[in-house]
Amino acid sequence: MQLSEQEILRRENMQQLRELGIDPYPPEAFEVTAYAKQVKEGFKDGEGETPNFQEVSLSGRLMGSRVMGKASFAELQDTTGRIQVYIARDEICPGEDKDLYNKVFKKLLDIGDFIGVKGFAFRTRMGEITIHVKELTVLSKSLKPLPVVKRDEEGNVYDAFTDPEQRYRQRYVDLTVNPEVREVFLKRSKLISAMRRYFDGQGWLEVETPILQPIHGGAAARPFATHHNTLDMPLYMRIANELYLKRLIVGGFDGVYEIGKMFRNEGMDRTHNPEFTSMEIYIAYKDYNWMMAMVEELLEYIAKAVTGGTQVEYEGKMINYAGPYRRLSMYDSIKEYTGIDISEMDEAALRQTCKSLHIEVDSSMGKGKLIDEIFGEKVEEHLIQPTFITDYPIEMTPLAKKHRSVEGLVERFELFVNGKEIANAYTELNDPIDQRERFEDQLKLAERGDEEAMALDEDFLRSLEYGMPPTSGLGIGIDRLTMLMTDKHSIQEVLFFPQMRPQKKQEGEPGAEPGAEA
RNA sequence: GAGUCCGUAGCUCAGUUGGCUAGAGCACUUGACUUUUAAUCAAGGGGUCCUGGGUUCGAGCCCCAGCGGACUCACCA
Repeated sequence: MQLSEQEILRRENMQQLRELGIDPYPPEAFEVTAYAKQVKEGFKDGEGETPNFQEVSLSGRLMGSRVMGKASFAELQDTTGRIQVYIARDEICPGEDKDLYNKVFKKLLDIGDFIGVKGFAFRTRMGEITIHVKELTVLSKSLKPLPVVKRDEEGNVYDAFTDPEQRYRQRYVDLTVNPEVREVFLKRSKLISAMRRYFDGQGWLEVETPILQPIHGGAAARPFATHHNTLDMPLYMRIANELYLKRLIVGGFDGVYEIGKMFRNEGMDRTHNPEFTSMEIYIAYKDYNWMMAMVEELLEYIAKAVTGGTQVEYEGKMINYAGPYRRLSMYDSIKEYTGIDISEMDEAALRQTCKSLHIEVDSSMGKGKLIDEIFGEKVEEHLIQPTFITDYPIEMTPLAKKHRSVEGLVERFELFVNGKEIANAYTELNDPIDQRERFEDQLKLAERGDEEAMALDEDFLRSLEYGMPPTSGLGIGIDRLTMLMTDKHSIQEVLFFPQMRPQKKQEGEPGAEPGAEA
């Protein structure tokens, strides 16, 4: 592998450290007693106050230094942020031997190296809270130069590390030099933990169900197929976990939820990654009306936990997550945005309506799909504030219970925010006879050419025959919800490691894969 | 999958109608400097111009193909 000039220099610096008796990768733990943010926010040196943080120990990456002869300022970046450190030659080298300053600090340390410092906090003439270093320890040498992103006092960024490909492929670099990226993932983590906390507080049980499934049920999507050698059978990466969670309701749990990865072998773009995180929850003895109220409470709780408030800006629009949200039936929403009442139309009339609205259709589309097309084309984009769309045509929803009062509809809602679906819920179908018929209708759609039609799962039907209590279920796309809560407009920005094409191997560099050097 | 744009130093980017040895800032090296902060000052090193063909006296630039990426559109969450 061809090393750059700077990589060679860093290796030489590492060697010289060894020659000075300094292990560039010491095994000992380094005791940390304070963090950058903590010191910067908590330091007191006002009138009549005794300064605190007078004996602290911090560690982190060296992210820049300003050497002025016998004294220097450097930037130390730990997990909480950056703090300035002051290093004076005669402080860290009290004796005759000035090597630690003149050689180690000035020559052999590089940007990106992990160091530990012990000293005391003070305020410089310029007013910056700084650690006055008494002891300096090398903790880990960095052999590859990091991009150096500079910021001036107005917050302007120079030489930003912004290339999306490099940022996603080398997320560790992105996280090191772009502090705002780290914030997004902290929020993602807060979002998931808030959700979990909310569910656990209700007494619902977090469960795990199979990722490798013999039948890819519960949703309409193309799966990843794999093969189990010992059983010599095909297995599919799950596209949904719905049918397994319902089996657990059959088995007697009143509330179960799972937060986990789903896998769909479909296109990739700024809202789709082949694997994505979804939360599904099923609560016995509830219906979709109850579930809407729960979602309102949940999202308000999450918004507060993640952003501190219920108003969250997205793409310049202020989204209000405080409930209650507007509730609108699918037919009413279409009437509102097109002026057309489709509630009494048959398939031919719907097809004609699509034509008049300039919506492309094909012969494989049934009644439900046609309605979905109209909705997707004419309504979705208008649903900016959180809005529940309720009561979907039965054809497109084979796992939901028939509507209690309107023929041809099911008890389903989707929650739309900023024109995008972020939650989907039903009053679950628990009538095993009806469920079998619905699966059979799906098979007919499949024969007609609908590639997304759902497969029939005999074991699931068997479980329903034993009896499932009335139940409401809900699914939420965690990645998309994270996008909304962090004002990020592509899914890659909320996934640490979004799926990428394989990296082109460099010539003479068979170990281009990460980790191959180790 | 379709369209548009892009690929030059470790990073961010210039590079004219094709014309001398391919440039800048940061980073790096050497030197000066004991409260600086995008530190400053002086000097210096660093390039497979994505890859492979082609046109040409001559290609970073033009043509063809490929690889990789970004954006927009279509489908799934």
